[in-house]
Amino acid sequence: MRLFWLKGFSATSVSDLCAAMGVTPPSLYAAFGSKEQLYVEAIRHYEARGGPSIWGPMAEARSAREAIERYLMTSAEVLTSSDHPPGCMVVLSTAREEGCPAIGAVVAELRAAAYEGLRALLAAAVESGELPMSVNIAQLARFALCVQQGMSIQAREGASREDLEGVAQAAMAGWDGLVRP
Amino acid sequence: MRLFWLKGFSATSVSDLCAAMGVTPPSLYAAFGSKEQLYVEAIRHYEARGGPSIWGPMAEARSAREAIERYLMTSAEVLTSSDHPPGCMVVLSTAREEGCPAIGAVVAELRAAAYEGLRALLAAAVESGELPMSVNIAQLARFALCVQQGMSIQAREGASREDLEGVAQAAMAGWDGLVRP
DNA sequence: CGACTTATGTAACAATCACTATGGAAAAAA
DNA sequence: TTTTTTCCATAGTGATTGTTACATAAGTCG
Repeated sequence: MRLFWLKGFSATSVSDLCAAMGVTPPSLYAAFGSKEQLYVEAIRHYEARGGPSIWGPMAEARSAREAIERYLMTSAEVLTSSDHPPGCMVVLSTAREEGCPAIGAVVAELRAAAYEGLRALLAAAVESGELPMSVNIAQLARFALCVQQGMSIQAREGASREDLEGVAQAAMAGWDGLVRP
Repeated sequence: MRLFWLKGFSATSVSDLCAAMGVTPPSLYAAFGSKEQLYVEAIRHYEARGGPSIWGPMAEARSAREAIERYLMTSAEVLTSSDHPPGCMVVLSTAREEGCPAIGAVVAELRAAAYEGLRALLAAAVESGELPMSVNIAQLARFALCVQQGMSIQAREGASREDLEGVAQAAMAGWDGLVRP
Protein backbone atom coordinates (compact mmCIF):
# COMPACT_ATOMS: atom_id res chain seq x y z
CA MET A 1 0.00 0.00 0.00
CA ARG A 2 2.73 2.48 0.92
CA LEU A 3 4.67 1.83 -2.26
CA PHE A 4 1.64 2.33 -4.51
CA TRP A 5 0.68 5.37 -2.45
CA LEU A 6 4.09 6.96 -2.88
CA LYS A 7 5.12 6.00 -6.39
CA GLY A 8 1.87 5.24 -8.18
CA PHE A 9 0.86 2.18 -10.14
CA SER A 10 3.20 2.08 -13.14
CA ALA A 11 6.34 3.19 -11.34
CA THR A 12 5.95 0.50 -8.69
CA SER A 13 7.25 -2.83 -9.96
CA VAL A 14 6.34 -6.27 -8.73
CA SER A 15 9.99 -6.64 -7.70
CA ASP A 16 9.64 -3.56 -5.49
CA LEU A 17 6.50 -4.96 -3.94
CA CYS A 18 8.07 -8.36 -3.29
CA ALA A 19 11.14 -6.81 -1.75
CA ALA A 20 9.03 -4.59 0.52
CA MET A 21 6.87 -7.52 1.60
CA GLY A 22 9.74 -9.95 2.03
CA VAL A 23 8.07 -12.37 -0.34
CA THR A 24 8.78 -13.93 -3.71
CA PRO A 25 6.57 -13.44 -6.78
CA PRO A 26 4.71 -16.78 -6.59
CA SER A 27 3.48 -15.99 -3.09
CA LEU A 28 2.33 -12.56 -4.16
CA TYR A 29 0.41 -13.96 -7.11
CA ALA A 30 -1.07 -16.79 -5.04
CA ALA A 31 -2.34 -14.22 -2.54
CA PHE A 32 -3.49 -11.38 -4.82
CA GLY A 33 -3.81 -12.69 -8.36
CA SER A 34 -2.19 -9.81 -10.17
CA LYS A 35 -0.52 -6.46 -9.68
CA GLU A 36 -3.79 -4.80 -10.60
CA GLN A 37 -5.83 -6.70 -8.02
CA LEU A 38 -3.17 -6.00 -5.42
CA TYR A 39 -3.49 -2.28 -6.09
CA VAL A 40 -7.26 -2.46 -5.71
CA GLU A 41 -6.88 -4.35 -2.46
CA ALA A 42 -4.29 -1.83 -1.28
CA ILE A 43 -6.46 1.21 -1.97
CA ARG A 44 -9.48 -0.45 -0.40
CA HIS A 45 -7.33 -1.17 2.64
CA TYR A 46 -6.21 2.45 2.60
CA GLU A 47 -9.80 3.65 2.62
CA ALA A 48 -10.84 1.22 5.35
CA ARG A 49 -7.92 2.24 7.60
CA GLY A 50 -7.44 5.93 6.81
CA GLY A 51 -11.03 6.82 6.10
CA PRO A 52 -12.24 6.85 9.72
CA SER A 53 -9.39 9.10 10.82
CA ILE A 54 -10.76 11.79 8.51
CA TRP A 55 -14.47 11.07 8.53
CA GLY A 56 -14.58 10.14 12.20
CA PRO A 57 -14.07 13.57 13.74
CA MET A 58 -16.72 15.00 11.40
CA ALA A 59 -19.40 12.79 12.87
CA GLU A 60 -18.96 14.38 16.29
CA ALA A 61 -19.44 17.90 14.99
CA ARG A 62 -22.55 19.74 16.13
CA SER A 63 -23.03 21.79 13.00
CA ALA A 64 -22.28 21.55 9.30
CA ARG A 65 -19.78 24.36 9.59
CA GLU A 66 -17.93 22.61 12.35
CA ALA A 67 -18.00 19.36 10.37
CA ILE A 68 -16.40 20.98 7.32
CA GLU A 69 -13.87 22.74 9.52
CA ARG A 70 -12.92 19.46 11.14
CA TYR A 71 -12.76 17.83 7.72
CA LEU A 72 -10.18 20.35 6.54
CA MET A 73 -8.24 20.68 9.79
CA THR A 74 -8.04 16.93 10.24
CA SER A 75 -6.92 16.61 6.64
CA ALA A 76 -4.14 19.13 7.28
CA GLU A 77 -2.92 16.87 10.06
CA VAL A 78 -3.38 13.48 8.46
CA LEU A 79 -2.04 14.40 5.02
CA THR A 80 1.23 15.60 6.52
CA SER A 81 1.67 12.84 9.09
CA SER A 82 5.19 11.53 9.00
CA ASP A 83 4.46 7.83 9.41
CA HIS A 84 3.10 7.35 5.91
CA PRO A 85 3.51 8.95 2.48
CA PRO A 86 2.19 12.53 2.25
CA GLY A 87 -1.16 13.27 0.64
CA CYS A 88 -4.23 11.15 0.03
CA MET A 89 -3.74 7.95 -1.94
CA VAL A 90 -7.18 8.19 -3.53
CA VAL A 91 -6.78 11.83 -4.55
CA LEU A 92 -3.30 11.32 -5.95
CA SER A 93 -4.02 8.07 -7.78
CA THR A 94 -3.54 8.28 -11.54
CA ALA A 95 -4.03 4.60 -12.35
CA ARG A 96 -6.75 5.33 -14.89
CA GLU A 97 -4.59 7.76 -16.82
CA GLU A 98 -1.75 5.27 -16.68
CA GLY A 99 -3.88 2.85 -18.66
CA CYS A 100 -5.68 0.84 -16.02
CA PRO A 101 -9.44 1.50 -16.31
CA ALA A 102 -10.37 -1.26 -13.86
CA ILE A 103 -8.51 0.52 -11.09
CA GLY A 104 -9.80 3.84 -12.34
CA ALA A 105 -13.35 2.69 -11.72
CA VAL A 106 -12.58 1.83 -8.10
CA VAL A 107 -10.86 5.16 -7.54
CA ALA A 108 -13.75 7.02 -9.15
CA GLU A 109 -16.14 5.22 -6.81
CA LEU A 110 -14.16 6.28 -3.73
CA ARG A 111 -13.92 9.86 -4.94
CA ALA A 112 -17.62 10.03 -5.68
CA ALA A 113 -18.34 8.73 -2.19
CA ALA A 114 -16.31 11.59 -0.68
CA TYR A 115 -18.20 14.17 -2.70
CA GLU A 116 -21.54 12.60 -1.93
CA GLY A 117 -20.69 12.52 1.77
CA LEU A 118 -20.06 16.24 1.82
CA ARG A 119 -23.13 16.95 -0.26
CA ALA A 120 -25.37 14.89 2.02
CA LEU A 121 -23.96 16.66 5.05
CA LEU A 122 -24.80 20.06 3.58
CA ALA A 123 -28.22 18.92 2.41
CA ALA A 124 -29.04 17.79 5.93
CA ALA A 125 -27.93 21.18 7.24
CA VAL A 126 -30.33 22.92 4.87
CA GLU A 127 -33.08 20.53 5.92
CA SER A 128 -32.49 21.29 9.58
CA GLY A 129 -32.45 25.02 8.98
CA GLU A 130 -28.79 25.59 9.85
CA LEU A 131 -28.11 26.72 6.31
CA PRO A 132 -30.40 28.95 4.27
CA MET A 133 -32.03 27.34 1.26
CA SER A 134 -30.37 29.92 -0.95
CA VAL A 135 -26.95 28.36 -0.46
CA ASN A 136 -25.54 26.39 -3.38
CA ILE A 137 -24.89 22.99 -1.83
CA ALA A 138 -23.11 21.43 -4.80
CA GLN A 139 -20.80 24.41 -5.09
CA LEU A 140 -19.93 24.37 -1.43
CA ALA A 141 -19.29 20.63 -1.39
CA ARG A 142 -17.10 20.87 -4.48
CA PHE A 143 -15.19 23.77 -2.98
CA ALA A 144 -14.41 21.90 0.23
CA LEU A 145 -13.40 18.84 -1.76
CA CYS A 146 -11.22 20.93 -4.06
CA VAL A 147 -9.38 22.52 -1.16
CA GLN A 148 -8.77 19.14 0.39
CA GLN A 149 -7.49 17.76 -2.91
CA GLY A 150 -5.16 20.72 -3.31
CA MET A 151 -3.85 19.95 0.16
CA SER A 152 -2.77 16.52 -1.03
CA ILE A 153 -0.61 18.06 -3.72
CA GLN A 154 0.82 20.62 -1.32
CA ALA A 155 1.57 17.88 1.18
CA ARG A 156 3.45 15.88 -1.43
CA GLU A 157 5.40 18.99 -2.33
CA GLY A 158 6.51 19.23 1.28
CA ALA A 159 4.03 21.63 2.91
CA SER A 160 3.80 21.37 6.70
CA ARG A 161 0.77 20.77 8.84
CA GLU A 162 0.75 24.45 9.81
CA ASP A 163 0.84 25.48 6.16
CA LEU A 164 -2.24 23.38 5.43
CA GLU A 165 -4.03 24.55 8.56
CA GLY A 166 -3.63 28.06 7.22
CA VAL A 167 -5.25 26.92 4.01
CA ALA A 168 -8.11 25.32 5.95
CA GLN A 169 -8.62 28.51 7.89
CA ALA A 170 -8.76 30.54 4.68
CA ALA A 171 -11.25 28.12 3.20
CA MET A 172 -13.52 28.45 6.23
CA ALA A 173 -13.55 32.20 5.71
CA GLY A 174 -14.90 31.36 2.27
CA TRP A 175 -17.61 29.30 3.85
CA ASP A 176 -18.69 32.19 6.02
CA GLY A 177 -18.78 34.49 3.02
CA LEU A 178 -20.90 32.12 0.97
CA VAL A 179 -23.34 31.01 3.63
CA ARG A 180 -24.28 34.53 4.62
CA PRO A 181 -27.42 35.59 2.68
CA MET B 1 4.07 16.91 -24.37
CA ARG B 2 0.46 15.80 -24.50
CA LEU B 3 1.34 12.17 -23.80
CA PHE B 4 3.46 13.04 -20.78
CA TRP B 5 0.82 15.47 -19.65
CA LEU B 6 -1.94 12.87 -19.83
CA LYS B 7 -0.22 9.67 -18.74
CA GLY B 8 2.77 10.82 -16.71
CA PHE B 9 6.41 9.90 -17.09
CA SER B 10 6.60 6.18 -16.31
CA ALA B 11 3.39 5.16 -18.06
CA THR B 12 4.46 6.84 -21.30
CA SER B 13 6.85 4.62 -23.23
CA VAL B 14 9.34 5.66 -25.85
CA SER B 15 7.32 3.57 -28.31
CA ASP B 16 4.24 5.65 -27.52
CA LEU B 17 6.21 8.84 -28.03
CA CYS B 18 7.68 7.67 -31.33
CA ALA B 19 4.29 6.58 -32.62
CA ALA B 20 2.72 9.90 -31.64
CA MET B 21 5.52 11.86 -33.30
CA GLY B 22 5.69 9.67 -36.40
CA VAL B 23 9.38 9.08 -35.79
CA THR B 24 11.64 6.14 -35.02
CA PRO B 25 13.73 5.87 -31.85
CA PRO B 26 17.09 6.98 -33.36
CA SER B 27 15.58 10.27 -34.49
CA LEU B 28 14.06 10.87 -31.08
CA TYR B 29 17.37 10.20 -29.34
CA ALA B 30 19.31 12.31 -31.83
CA ALA B 31 16.97 15.21 -31.15
CA PHE B 32 16.42 14.93 -27.39
CA GLY B 33 19.10 12.69 -25.91
CA SER B 34 16.91 10.65 -23.60
CA LYS B 35 13.36 10.14 -22.44
CA GLU B 36 14.18 12.18 -19.36
CA GLN B 37 15.50 15.16 -21.31
CA LEU B 38 12.51 14.97 -23.61
CA TYR B 39 10.20 15.23 -20.61
CA VAL B 40 12.07 18.26 -19.34
CA GLU B 41 11.88 19.88 -22.75
CA ALA B 42 8.17 19.04 -22.94
CA ILE B 43 7.32 20.56 -19.57
CA ARG B 44 9.39 23.66 -20.33
CA HIS B 45 7.52 23.96 -23.60
CA TYR B 46 4.28 23.55 -21.66
CA GLU B 47 5.20 26.39 -19.32
CA ALA B 48 6.33 28.66 -22.16
CA ARG B 49 3.10 28.08 -24.12
CA GLY B 50 0.47 27.66 -21.43
CA GLY B 51 1.96 29.99 -18.82
CA PRO B 52 0.98 33.27 -20.50
CA SER B 53 -2.63 32.16 -20.92
CA ILE B 54 -2.92 31.99 -17.15
CA TRP B 55 -0.51 34.67 -16.02
CA GLY B 56 -1.33 37.06 -18.84
CA PRO B 57 -4.83 38.12 -17.74
CA MET B 58 -3.53 38.72 -14.21
CA ALA B 59 -1.17 41.41 -15.41
CA GLU B 60 -4.06 43.53 -16.65
CA ALA B 61 -5.86 43.47 -13.33
CA ARG B 62 -6.10 46.76 -11.45
CA SER B 63 -6.05 45.30 -7.96
CA ALA B 64 -4.63 42.27 -6.18
CA ARG B 65 -8.11 40.97 -5.58
CA GLU B 66 -8.97 41.19 -9.24
CA ALA B 67 -5.67 39.54 -10.14
CA ILE B 68 -6.35 36.54 -7.91
CA GLU B 69 -9.89 36.33 -9.18
CA ARG B 70 -8.65 36.28 -12.76
CA TYR B 71 -6.04 33.71 -11.81
CA LEU B 72 -8.71 31.34 -10.55
CA MET B 73 -11.34 32.08 -13.17
CA THR B 74 -8.87 31.75 -16.01
CA SER B 75 -7.63 28.51 -14.49
CA ALA B 76 -11.20 27.19 -14.45
CA GLU B 77 -11.36 27.84 -18.16
CA VAL B 78 -7.91 26.70 -19.22
CA LEU B 79 -7.76 23.56 -17.08
CA THR B 80 -10.98 22.26 -18.63
CA SER B 81 -10.27 23.28 -22.23
CA SER B 82 -11.05 20.43 -24.56
CA ASP B 83 -8.13 20.79 -26.95
CA HIS B 84 -5.55 19.43 -24.52
CA PRO B 85 -5.45 17.06 -21.54
CA PRO B 86 -7.33 18.34 -18.48
CA GLY B 87 -5.47 19.87 -15.54
CA CYS B 88 -2.07 21.48 -15.23
CA MET B 89 0.91 19.42 -16.32
CA VAL B 90 3.17 20.98 -13.69
CA VAL B 91 0.72 20.46 -10.85
CA LEU B 92 -0.09 16.88 -11.84
CA SER B 93 3.49 15.82 -12.54
CA THR B 94 4.73 13.01 -10.30
CA ALA B 95 8.06 12.39 -12.01
CA ARG B 96 10.00 12.82 -8.77
CA GLU B 97 7.92 10.27 -6.93
CA GLU B 98 8.27 7.93 -9.89
CA GLY B 99 12.01 7.92 -9.33
CA CYS B 100 13.29 10.73 -11.50
CA PRO B 101 14.82 13.43 -9.26
CA ALA B 102 16.30 15.37 -12.17
CA ILE B 103 12.82 16.04 -13.53
CA GLY B 104 11.55 16.59 -10.01
CA ALA B 105 13.94 19.49 -9.60
CA VAL B 106 12.62 21.19 -12.73
CA VAL B 107 9.03 20.69 -11.63
CA ALA B 108 9.82 22.02 -8.15
CA GLU B 109 11.35 25.10 -9.74
CA LEU B 110 8.22 25.78 -11.80
CA ARG B 111 5.97 25.25 -8.79
CA ALA B 112 8.05 27.53 -6.62
CA ALA B 113 7.86 30.21 -9.28
CA ALA B 114 4.05 30.05 -9.22
CA TYR B 115 3.97 30.44 -5.44
CA GLU B 116 6.51 33.23 -5.52
CA GLY B 117 4.52 35.03 -8.21
CA LEU B 118 1.42 35.05 -6.04
CA ARG B 119 3.37 36.04 -2.97
CA ALA B 120 5.04 38.95 -4.75
CA LEU B 121 1.69 40.13 -6.05
CA LEU B 122 0.24 40.21 -2.55
CA ALA B 123 3.34 41.83 -1.08
CA ALA B 124 3.06 44.61 -3.63
CA ALA B 125 -0.60 45.07 -2.69
CA VAL B 126 0.37 45.52 0.95
CA GLU B 127 3.09 47.96 -0.07
CA SER B 128 0.62 50.02 -2.08
CA GLY B 129 -1.91 50.04 0.71
CA GLU B 130 -4.57 47.99 -1.02
CA LEU B 131 -4.20 45.30 1.62
CA PRO B 132 -3.80 45.92 5.35
CA MET B 133 -0.45 44.96 6.84
CA SER B 134 -2.26 42.57 9.16
CA VAL B 135 -3.04 40.17 6.34
CA ASN B 136 -1.04 36.96 6.21
CA ILE B 137 0.47 37.07 2.75
CA ALA B 138 2.01 33.60 2.77
CA GLN B 139 -1.24 32.06 3.92
CA LEU B 140 -3.25 33.82 1.24
CA ALA B 141 -0.83 32.90 -1.51
CA ARG B 142 -0.79 29.28 -0.42
CA PHE B 143 -4.56 29.20 -0.26
CA ALA B 144 -4.96 30.51 -3.80
CA LEU B 145 -2.34 28.07 -5.05
CA CYS B 146 -3.99 25.20 -3.20
CA VAL B 147 -7.37 25.93 -4.73
CA GLN B 148 -5.84 26.08 -8.18
CA GLN B 149 -4.05 22.80 -7.62
CA GLY B 150 -7.25 21.18 -6.44
CA MET B 151 -8.86 22.40 -9.65
CA SER B 152 -6.37 20.37 -11.67
CA ILE B 153 -7.42 17.19 -9.93
CA GLN B 154 -11.08 18.02 -10.33
CA ALA B 155 -10.54 18.77 -14.01
CA ARG B 156 -8.87 15.42 -14.53
CA GLU B 157 -11.78 13.76 -12.77
CA GLY B 158 -14.09 15.33 -15.33
CA ALA B 159 -15.32 18.54 -13.67
CA SER B 160 -16.66 21.17 -16.05
CA ARG B 161 -15.59 24.77 -16.45
CA GLU B 162 -18.73 25.88 -14.61
CA ASP B 163 -17.95 23.54 -11.74
CA LEU B 164 -14.53 25.08 -11.33
CA GLU B 165 -15.84 28.62 -11.70
CA GLY B 166 -18.07 27.86 -8.74
CA VAL B 167 -14.99 26.83 -6.79
CA ALA B 168 -13.20 30.02 -7.82
CA GLN B 169 -16.15 32.07 -6.66
CA ALA B 170 -16.20 30.31 -3.30
CA ALA B 171 -12.49 30.89 -2.90
CA MET B 172 -12.90 34.60 -3.54
CA ALA B 173 -15.45 34.73 -0.75
CA GLY B 174 -12.63 33.35 1.40
CA TRP B 175 -10.39 36.16 0.26
CA ASP B 176 -12.93 38.75 1.29
CA GLY B 177 -13.31 37.15 4.68
CA LEU B 178 -9.58 37.06 5.31
CA VAL B 179 -8.67 40.50 4.03
CA ARG B 180 -11.23 42.27 6.13
CA PRO B 181 -9.65 43.30 9.47
C1' DC C 1 28.17 14.73 -61.94
C1' DG C 2 30.57 12.91 -57.75
C1' DA C 3 32.14 13.28 -52.76
C1' DC C 4 30.60 14.12 -48.30
C1' DT C 5 27.75 15.25 -44.49
C1' DT C 6 23.37 14.72 -42.49
C1' DA C 7 19.41 12.21 -41.48
C1' DT C 8 16.28 8.14 -40.71
C1' DG C 9 14.77 3.41 -40.70
C1' DT C 10 15.99 -1.64 -39.64
C1' DA C 11 17.32 -4.49 -36.31
C1' DA C 12 19.07 -5.63 -32.16
C1' DC C 13 21.10 -4.61 -27.52
C1' DA C 14 20.99 -5.80 -22.35
C1' DA C 15 17.86 -5.09 -18.74
C1' DT C 16 13.61 -5.27 -16.65
C1' DC C 17 8.69 -5.98 -16.97
C1' DA C 18 4.55 -8.93 -15.13
C1' DC C 19 3.90 -13.54 -14.46
C1' DT C 20 4.34 -18.89 -13.87
C1' DA C 21 5.95 -24.06 -14.16
C1' DT C 22 8.52 -26.97 -11.31
C1' DG C 23 10.65 -29.02 -7.29
C1' DG C 24 11.58 -29.45 -2.43
C1' DA C 25 10.54 -28.48 2.49
C1' DA C 26 7.35 -27.94 6.28
C1' DA C 27 2.90 -28.91 8.37
C1' DA C 28 -1.40 -31.62 8.80
C1' DA C 29 -3.82 -35.86 8.46
C1' DA C 30 -4.02 -40.69 8.67
C1' DT D 1 5.47 -43.24 10.97
C1' DT D 2 3.66 -42.60 6.54
C1' DT D 3 0.95 -40.11 3.45
C1' DT D 4 -0.96 -36.10 1.86
C1' DT D 5 -1.47 -31.42 1.51
C1' DT D 6 0.05 -26.74 1.81
C1' DC D 7 3.41 -23.56 1.12
C1' DC D 8 7.22 -21.05 -0.94
C1' DA D 9 11.72 -20.20 -3.33
C1' DT D 10 14.54 -21.12 -7.51
C1' DA D 11 14.54 -20.29 -11.98
C1' DG D 12 12.88 -18.98 -16.24
C1' DT D 13 8.71 -17.64 -19.40
C1' DG D 14 7.85 -14.28 -23.49
C1' DA D 15 7.14 -9.50 -23.87
C1' DT D 16 8.48 -4.82 -23.44
C1' DT D 17 11.51 -1.39 -21.45
C1' DG D 18 15.03 2.51 -22.82
C1' DT D 19 18.77 2.80 -25.84
C1' DT D 20 22.12 2.13 -29.76
C1' DA D 21 25.18 0.02 -33.88
C1' DC D 22 24.72 -0.39 -38.58
C1' DA D 23 23.27 0.52 -43.18
C1' DT D 24 20.71 2.95 -46.45
C1' DA D 25 18.65 7.09 -48.31
C1' DA D 26 18.55 12.10 -48.83
C1' DG D 27 20.38 16.45 -49.27
C1' DT D 28 24.63 19.76 -49.88
C1' DC D 29 28.63 21.47 -51.89
C1' DG D 30 32.71 21.44 -54.99
